[in-house]
Amino acid sequence: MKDIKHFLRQKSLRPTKQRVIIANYLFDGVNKHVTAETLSNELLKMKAGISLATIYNTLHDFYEKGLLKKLMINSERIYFDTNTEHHHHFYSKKDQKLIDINVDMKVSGLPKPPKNKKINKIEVLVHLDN
Amino acid sequence: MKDIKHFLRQKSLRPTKQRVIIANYLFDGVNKHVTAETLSNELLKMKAGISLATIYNTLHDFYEKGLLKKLMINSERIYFDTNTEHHHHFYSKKDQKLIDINVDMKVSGLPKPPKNKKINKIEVLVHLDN
DNA sequence: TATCAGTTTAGAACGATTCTAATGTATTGA
DNA sequence: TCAATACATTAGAATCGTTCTAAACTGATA
Ligand SMILES: [Mn+2]
Ligand SMILES: [Mn+2]
Ligand SMILES: [Zn+2]
Ligand SMILES: [Zn+2]
Repeated sequence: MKDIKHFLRQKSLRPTKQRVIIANYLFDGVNKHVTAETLSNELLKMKAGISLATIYNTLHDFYEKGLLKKLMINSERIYFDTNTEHHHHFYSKKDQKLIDINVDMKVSGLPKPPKNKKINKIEVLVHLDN
Repeated sequence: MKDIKHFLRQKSLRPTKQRVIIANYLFDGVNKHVTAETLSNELLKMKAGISLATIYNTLHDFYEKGLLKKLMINSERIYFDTNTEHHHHFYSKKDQKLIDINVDMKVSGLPKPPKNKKINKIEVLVHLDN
């Protein structure tokens, strides 16, 4: 609580009531993949009625400060990942769930990128069946 | 023209004027990545004023028949790929462009999938910088 | 404590996609 | 050949996740 406020201030984010609640939930030590909707549902469960606008604002503010990573997995919603290290994912479309792959994976046989283009990062998405 | 009609009939798709125009454009031998919007623009260039509703219907009909693959690259739009073989992509966010990677790539160091889950397919997306 | 920049919020706006229901057309079989 | 009909096209409305707006509120600072 006290240290979450400090943590937010360090990132030049005012520790408002809403941001403290959201940061406490997101950065509790367990990596999470949330959407605005799943986060809103979690907050409602813990009786924190925070408006959707604030949830979107806060996710983007945290993203801007490097506290979250954005994942573009499908065209239906944006996922935010509390694991900001470079890593890969298992994805179950059926469960709409992502699972981190933190081990080192190597992609071999990659062709040269097109002229004047540089590789930024390689993302591996492992689709699960069931 | 004649053989596109035949091609559509083989897939149980009535060769209507609009479907023939769209199929001729998409399956001209050059693999393409289109969105409803980019396809609409191309059709306008060739003076074919086909309604957006028909473009969406046709893309989905072709997808249902296995003539197109759907790519979920970002949360802004759905891409359809005329290359229906399993393959990977370079992606330039700046250009909003996809480039096929058709060579065999291998991903090593992949961990076991979670209990009761089976790997369906592995997708590698190589993000380009500029 | 007063000030004020930054924040929250409800609700409107937006944009990609899907739906609706009226109109049009490819197919077919008499 | 040509109606009958099943399927396709279309404009515009609806939907839904997300962003914007502008008014009310609040944390930081002096
Ligand atoms: Mn989730
Ligand atoms: Mn394209
Ligand atoms: Zn992750
Ligand atoms: Zn492709």
